Amino acid sequence: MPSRKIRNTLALALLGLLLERPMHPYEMASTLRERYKGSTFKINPGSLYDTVESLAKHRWIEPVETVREGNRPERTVYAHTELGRQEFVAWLDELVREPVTEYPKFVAAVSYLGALGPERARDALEERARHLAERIDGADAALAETVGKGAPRLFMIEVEFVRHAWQAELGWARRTAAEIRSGSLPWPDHS
Amino acid sequence: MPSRKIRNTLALALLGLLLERPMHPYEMASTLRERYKGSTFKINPGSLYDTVESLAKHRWIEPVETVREGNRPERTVYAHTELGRQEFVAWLDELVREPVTEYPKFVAAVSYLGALGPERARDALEERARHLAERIDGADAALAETVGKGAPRLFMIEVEFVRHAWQAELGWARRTAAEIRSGSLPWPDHS
DNA sequence: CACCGTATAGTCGGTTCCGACTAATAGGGA
DNA sequence: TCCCTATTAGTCGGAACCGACTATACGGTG
Repeated sequence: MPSRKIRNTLALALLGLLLERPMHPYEMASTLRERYKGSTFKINPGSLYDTVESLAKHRWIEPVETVREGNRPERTVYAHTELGRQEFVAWLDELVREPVTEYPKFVAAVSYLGALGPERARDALEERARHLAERIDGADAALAETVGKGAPRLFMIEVEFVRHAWQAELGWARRTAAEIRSGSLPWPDHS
Repeated sequence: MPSRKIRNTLALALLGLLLERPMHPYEMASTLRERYKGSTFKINPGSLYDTVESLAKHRWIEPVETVREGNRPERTVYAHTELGRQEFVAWLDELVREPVTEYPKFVAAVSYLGALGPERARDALEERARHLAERIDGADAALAETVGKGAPRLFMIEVEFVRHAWQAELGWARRTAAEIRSGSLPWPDHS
């Protein structure tokens, strides 16, 4: 029973937008891109239209009008349905309550870290740490800017979370690199 | 240039196994399941055979023999190629060095946390925290068991990493729930 | 020794996802 | 005015992914 019909989080994003006001697909995409700058949601023209269609098929959203400007093809404007609003909240609730197992690429790589050999592994981890530090600086800048504009913190809460996760990863990478260097993480023979 | 032909991390896992010794697809899957208990790599029969085929197409692995036992269908045993070994290490190196942006479901959900309202959001975060605590206990048990068997730490290094990440997420969830409760995370009007 | 659950081994059709490509218009400079 | 680029808006075919389903062998048990 926990398997909803739609699992793609882009659908969650689109539905969330339509709860604010009706839009046509392209507008949803550009609004998301502006708000989240490409992180948080992966927006790809192909997936966008597929997802909108899927949402419409399940009656979570529905077309409210098709407008035509000049010679451009018609744009279909969608709005959420009452069912859509309910599903949105229920889905959100579930996503927060139950951690789902995901498969980040870095975890896969770490599981074969041995194959890099100690020196190269240490070096690679240190490089990762530098990249992470940059991203954290970027997040801090974004957060500071938002606060500066007087926007509520809740508006950027996912950036706070991601920053926190990066900070943790940075700590792990640095500590592990140090352990490799000091020899406290022993390296078994590797072919 | 950073776009390798194969991106699926299951391919990384399979290649890693074949560096140890030749195997047929089903054996790769069961070995992975045994070692990682379903986390780290997502193993699905469909993807498995697709991925093996794709690896073979790119000459990272190649069939070395087809054996038949009884009336069962032939099993094709694969081994890595020299190209495969090189690509494996290069890919691994890259995965460790460069953090790639991924799109975890929880981040998507957090970005719409406002829509749950403060009480429900706090409650959901607290429930998540409990689930995370259980998973951390599970990881600790797995780590303790491995250490007990005298296996090298490096063998479970990805579990250490995941545990660390969960711990960080747990901290964030608890802290955020507390901030909602105390009012230090103000909740703007939500429709 | 017939029955049944479990392990072995894999197939196949459908859905989802992706990103290169198309095409029209608006705006700005030479 | 003409051209160039950026923005708007979306299409389409292929690649990846998924999981229900098939089918055989094997080890116990009543």
